[in-house]
Amino acid sequence: MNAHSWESGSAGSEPPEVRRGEANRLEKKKRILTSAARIFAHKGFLSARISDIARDAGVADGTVYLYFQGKDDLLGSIFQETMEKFLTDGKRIMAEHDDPVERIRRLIHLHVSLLGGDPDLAAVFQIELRGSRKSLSVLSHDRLSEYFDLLAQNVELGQELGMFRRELRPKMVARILWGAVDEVVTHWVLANKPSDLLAAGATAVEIILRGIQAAPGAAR
Amino acid sequence: MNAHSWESGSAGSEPPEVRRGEANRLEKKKRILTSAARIFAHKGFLSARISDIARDAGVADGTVYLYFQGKDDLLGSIFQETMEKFLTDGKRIMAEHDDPVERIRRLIHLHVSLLGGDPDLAAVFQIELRGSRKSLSVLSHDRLSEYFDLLAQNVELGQELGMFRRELRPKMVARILWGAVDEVVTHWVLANKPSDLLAAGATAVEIILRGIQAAPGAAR
Amino acid sequence: MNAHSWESGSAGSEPPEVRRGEANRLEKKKRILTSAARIFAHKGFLSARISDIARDAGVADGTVYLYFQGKDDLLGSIFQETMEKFLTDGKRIMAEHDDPVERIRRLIHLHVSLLGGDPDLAAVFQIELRGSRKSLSVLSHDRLSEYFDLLAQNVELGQELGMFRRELRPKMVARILWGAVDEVVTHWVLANKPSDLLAAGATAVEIILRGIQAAPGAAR
Amino acid sequence: MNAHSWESGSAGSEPPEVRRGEANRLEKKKRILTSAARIFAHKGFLSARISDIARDAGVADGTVYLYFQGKDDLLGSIFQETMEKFLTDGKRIMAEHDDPVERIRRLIHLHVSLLGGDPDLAAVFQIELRGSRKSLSVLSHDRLSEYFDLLAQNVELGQELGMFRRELRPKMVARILWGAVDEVVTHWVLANKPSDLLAAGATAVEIILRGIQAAPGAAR
DNA sequence: AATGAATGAGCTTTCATTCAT
DNA sequence: AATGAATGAAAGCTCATTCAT
Repeated sequence: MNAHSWESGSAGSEPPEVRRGEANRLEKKKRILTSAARIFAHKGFLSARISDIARDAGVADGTVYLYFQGKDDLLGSIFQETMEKFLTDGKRIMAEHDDPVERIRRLIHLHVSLLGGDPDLAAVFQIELRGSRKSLSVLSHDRLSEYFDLLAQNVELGQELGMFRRELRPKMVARILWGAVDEVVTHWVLANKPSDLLAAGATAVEIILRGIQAAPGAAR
Repeated sequence: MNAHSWESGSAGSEPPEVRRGEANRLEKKKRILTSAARIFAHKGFLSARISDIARDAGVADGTVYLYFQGKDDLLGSIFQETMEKFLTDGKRIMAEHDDPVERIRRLIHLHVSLLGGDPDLAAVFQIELRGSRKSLSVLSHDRLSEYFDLLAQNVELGQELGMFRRELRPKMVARILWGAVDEVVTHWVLANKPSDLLAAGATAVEIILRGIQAAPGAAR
Repeated sequence: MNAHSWESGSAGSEPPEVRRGEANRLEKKKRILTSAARIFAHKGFLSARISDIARDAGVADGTVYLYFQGKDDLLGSIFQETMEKFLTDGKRIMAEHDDPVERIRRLIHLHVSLLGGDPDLAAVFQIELRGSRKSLSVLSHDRLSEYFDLLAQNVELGQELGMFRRELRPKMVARILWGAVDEVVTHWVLANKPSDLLAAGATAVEIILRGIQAAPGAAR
Repeated sequence: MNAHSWESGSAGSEPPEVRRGEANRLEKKKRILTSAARIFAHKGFLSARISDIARDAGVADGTVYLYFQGKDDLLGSIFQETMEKFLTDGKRIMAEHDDPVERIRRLIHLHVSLLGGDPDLAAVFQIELRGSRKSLSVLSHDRLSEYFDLLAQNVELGQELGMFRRELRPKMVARILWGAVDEVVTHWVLANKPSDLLAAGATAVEIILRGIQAAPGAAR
C-alpha cells in the first residue's frame, strides 16, 4: 500500500538472512506505532479505528494484534517509547553536566525539541494522553515520575548549592515547571499559526528559574 | 432512587404556578448538570452513560434531551457554566482592585478555590476536558480566552507600571501561569492523599510573579 | 415483516390502555423466543446470528437485548420455558394419577408429544442443547433434575408397591428411561422420513417397564 | 510446554531413515489427535484453538493442516478412529460368539469400557459430538449406522431364535439400547463423583434385554 | 413537559487458515 | 516436511438518540 517507509531499513550491507526476519519484525512494529500516532493525532484516540491504523501501516487489521494488545496498548506504547528515549537522553544530560541550572535548561530543551520535531507525536502527547493520566499503566506512571524526579533532583541540588530558595518543595517546583512548559507545548499544538516553540520553552524555564532563585547574597 | 428528595423544597407556601414551573425547570437543568459532573468524574466521559446521569438526576433518559443537545453538550455546559461563574467573579476582582499583582493573586485563588471546593467538577475539568480543547465549541474557546486575557491584561498593566519585565509577551506569561497552576490542580485531583491545594496554588503564583518581576531599580 | 403472529393477541375485548403495554411486551418477548428457536433449529446455534433472529421477530437487533442477556440467554430461556411448562404438566399428572406405571407412561407421553408437536423446539432440544448440558445455568440444571426426580419417584413407588425390582437404583432407572426416549426423539428429529414418534416413545417405555418389572409372584 | 517429552522415544538404535520418517509421521498424526481430544474435552470444541492443540502436540500451527483438513476434521477424525477401533473389536465379538444375548452384552461392555478408559475421549464423544450428529460427514454416519446394525442384527437373530419378542422393530430396539447406555455414560462424564460405569452399563443392558425378552414359553 | 421502549449504526477483536521461506 | 507470521472476514453487543404516547 504505502510503500514509502519499507525500503530504507534494508539498505547498507545486508546481514545474514537470519537477521532479516527480525529486522522486518521490528520495522513493522515501528511502522504500526508511527501510523497509530499519525491517526490518533488527526482523528483523536476515540475516533481512530484500528483499521485506519492498519491501512496506514500497510498491514492487515489482525496484524496489529500480533504486536500490540489493543488500542490502549498502542497509545500506551507511544507514550512508553517516547518516555524511554527521553529518559535515556535525559540521563546523559545529567551525566554530562553538573550545574543544576544548565541541566534544567537542557532537560526542558530536550522535552520541547522532542515534541516540536514531531507534531503528530506532540498532538498525541498533549491532547490524547491527558485524559489517560488517570488510567495509564503503572509502568507508564513510573516513567512520568522519573521525568519529574530528574527535574526535582536538580532543584534540590540547586537548593543545596544555595542557588534556589530552600523553602520550596522540589517536587512542587518540578510540577510547576512541567506544567508551564506543557501548556506552552499544548498551545503550540493547538494554535494554527505556530510560533517558535523552542524560544517559548526557553522563556518559560527562565521565568521559573528566576522565580525560584535565591535572593542575591542569600547564598553562602 | 433519589427521585423523591427534590419534591420537598417547593412545598410550603405555594408560589404562582407559572413561577413554580420555571423554577422547577431551572432546578431540573441544574440537577442534571450536577449529576453529569458527578458521573463524568467517577466513570470518565466515555464510560458514562446518559442513563446513568438520568438515573442520578431522577429523570428519564429522554428528559436529558429536553435540556441538552446530547452528551457533548453536557460536557460543554459544565465547562461553560463554570467559566461563566468564574468570569463574573473575575471581573468583580478586576473592578475592586487596582494592583496587578493583587489581581493576579486573587484570580488564581479564585481558580483554585472554585475547583478545590468541588472535586467532581475539578476532576472533569482537569481530566475529561483536556482532550476536548481541540474540539470545544467556539463559544467555549472564547471563554477560555477571556480567562487568559484577564491574566494577560494584568501582566501588561504590570509592565506599564514597571513592575514586570517588559520583554515578556503578556499572553505567554498568562499561559505559563495558567499551565503551572493547572498542573498543580491536576496533581491534586490525581493524588490519593490530597495536599493543601490553596497553598500550592499560591506558591505557584509567587514563583511566577517573582520570575517576571522587573529587576530592582529597573522601574521608572 | 412476518406479521403472522402479531394480530391474535390484541383481539377480543381490549382491556384498559394500561394493560396494553404489558401485553405487547410479553408478546414481543415470546415472539423473539419463537424466532430464536426457529433460527437455531435451521442454522444451528453457532451459525445463527442475532440479526437473523431479530429480523425474523420483526424487531431491531438491540431490542433482543432489552429482553435477553445475549445469545446464550436465548438458548437458556428456550430450555427454561419448555421445562417450566413440562414440569407444570408433569406435576398435574402426578396429582391426578396414583399408579406409578400409569404416571410414567403419561410423563413420557408428555415429553414426547411436547417435542413432537414443535419440530423446531425439538431440534433445538435434541441437538443444540446437548453440548450445553455441561454449562447450563444452575437453575436449568435444577429443572432437568426435577424431571429426572419425577421419573425416579415413581420408580421408587413402584418398588415399594412390589411392582418393580427392588435391587435397581431408581435414579439410574430414570436415566435409562430418559436416555432411551431421548434417543428415539433425536432419531425422529434427524431422520428425513419421520416415523410415528408417539408410538416409538410408547414402545420405549414398555420395554423399560417390562425390563424393570418384578418377577411374577415376587410381589407381596 | 511438554514439547520435549516425545523426543526420547525414538532415540536408541537408529532405524533406517525411511522408516523413521514414516513412523514419525504416524506418531505425529496420532499425537495431534490425542492433543485435540484433550483440548476439546477441557475447553470444548468451540473454545479450543488450533494453536492450543498444536502447542500441546509440540508442533507448529500450520503442521496440523498437513495432517488434517481443519478443526472439523479433527473432531471427525476422533470420532472416525474411535468408531473404527470399536467396529473392529465389535466384529471380532460377532465372530467369536453365537449367542445374541452374549454378543449384545459384550458389545455394550466394549462401548462402555472404551469410553470409560479414556475420560477425555468420553467427554468429547458425549458432549462435543452431540451437536455434530446433524452435520457429521456421511462416512461418519455410516460408522454410527454400522454400530447400530451390529446391535440390530443380534436383536433380529434373537427374535428368530425366539428369545426376543417378534413385534419389536430391531432398529428401534438398538436405538433404545444405545440411548440408555449413552445416557449412562453421559451422566458418568458430567457427574463429579463418578460411579462404576461398567456396572451401570451392564444394568442398562440387563433391563433392556429383560424388557425385550419373549414371554416364557413363547419361544419355539 | 416527561417518559422510556425501541432503534440500529458502529467497531474491536478473535482465530481458522494460508503460504512464503 | 515444517514453520509461524500474516491474513481478514465476521458478528455480538452497547448506548446515544428518537418519538409515540
